[in-house]
Amino acid sequence: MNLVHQLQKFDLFAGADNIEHMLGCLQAKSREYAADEYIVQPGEIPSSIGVVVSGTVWMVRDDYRGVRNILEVYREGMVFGESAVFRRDVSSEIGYVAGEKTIVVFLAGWRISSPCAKVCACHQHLIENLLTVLANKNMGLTRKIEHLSCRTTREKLLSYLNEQANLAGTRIFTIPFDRQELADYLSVERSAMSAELSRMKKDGLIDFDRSTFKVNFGGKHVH
Amino acid sequence: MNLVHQLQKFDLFAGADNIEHMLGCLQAKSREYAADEYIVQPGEIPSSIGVVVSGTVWMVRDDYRGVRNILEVYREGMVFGESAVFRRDVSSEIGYVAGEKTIVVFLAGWRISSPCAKVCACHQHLIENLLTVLANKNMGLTRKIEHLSCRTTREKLLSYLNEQANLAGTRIFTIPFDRQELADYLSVERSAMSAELSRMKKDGLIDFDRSTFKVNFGGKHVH
DNA sequence: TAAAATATGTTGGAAATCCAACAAAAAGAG
DNA sequence: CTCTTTTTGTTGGATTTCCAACATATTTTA
Repeated sequence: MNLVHQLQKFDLFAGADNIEHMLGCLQAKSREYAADEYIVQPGEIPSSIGVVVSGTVWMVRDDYRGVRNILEVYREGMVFGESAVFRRDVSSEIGYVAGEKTIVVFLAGWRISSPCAKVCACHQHLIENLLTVLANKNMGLTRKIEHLSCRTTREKLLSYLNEQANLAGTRIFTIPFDRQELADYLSVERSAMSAELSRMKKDGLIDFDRSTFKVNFGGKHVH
Repeated sequence: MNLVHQLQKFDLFAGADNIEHMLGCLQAKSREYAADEYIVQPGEIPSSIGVVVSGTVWMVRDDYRGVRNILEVYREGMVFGESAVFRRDVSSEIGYVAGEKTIVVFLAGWRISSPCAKVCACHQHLIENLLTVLANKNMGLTRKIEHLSCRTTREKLLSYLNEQANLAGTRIFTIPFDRQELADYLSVERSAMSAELSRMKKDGLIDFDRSTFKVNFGGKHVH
């Protein structure tokens, strides 16, 4: 596993000419996690930002009843935990969990606001890249809010599947969740969701087999 | 109204020594909007990012039935519409609406990724600030997702009111919504929410008069 | 102030979700 | 292959939300 080789594909390091130096500068540390292993325990405040090298990271909040909500999903090249770097993180019982076997690189020593002189040249570039990454993340969060703000399970599913179809660019695609995880992501009950999926299939709206779906509706956006 | 004077209070312009020059450089244009006026029509792709100088801006998505969802709220100093600057905005029928009499400054000509030589010095600073602004925005979105992922109206309300109490630093505080708007924000039905609020008051959990609330529950985080 | 318009609260039936328990199908282990 | 475990689908009753209609309270306008 050549870490540098993998990192240079990511938006965060786009245009970086000396990644190895940067990694040293940022006190980079990589670690591998097993599926379902906590990367950051709920409530724990991460001391550095994480970059997903491979695998999947979930931002989760487990209910007081143990009901899990998957707040967001981070994949290859995405950044998580960066908000802690920018002061007061009033966040609640949020944790980060590996959704599968996952490798994460942690970057500490950001010191973005430090005096100009001390900031090494590569930082500037990285900061611009981080901006793009954050903006994309923002869009992802906003889309998730769109899904959640749908009032019925069917609408939530349509909103989500439509997004996935658009991302894939095809009407046939595979989602990165099993049923329980999809329910956790959409904040609905699994069995009720399964029932709704069946009804939607019967209505000819969608077709599916396990995690592979086919949508039969609208060109771009369906409510 | 001295625009420069107001802008220099914002995080986005923190440490900027020549705001007037920057405004020219960024082709800044300010405009005032009346309450409920569209700033960006649904579906329209904003060509520049907006900074809220005063008032309130809502990111909204109106249902095909006309049911409005307030996806996010932007106040003084906050930035909106920046995602469009970073290429493909797959966004759907999202619009921006003035929640009250509101002044917005639009900044175009970002060209963040442009060749280093062309980027004037002030840009660099601004970019770092934008990073902070985006990270904060991210936190806001995440919190909203936390509210929406609650399964019952009561839990949604507790989650939201708890956040507001924490932000205010007191147990007595005024929320920036009337009932209909709060319902739109939490994606629930207004009258049902009113009923739930009454029940919560009866149960001694909260007290309220119009938009002023008093919460009687836990120190920091309540589910 | 009176009238109109808006905002908030209340109620009951229709619709949707949750929940628990179970059935069926698929995947994994020995 | 068989048995076990996990995942997915189905069903019915309890709970919750939605929805429409209306009552009350507050604000605005004339």
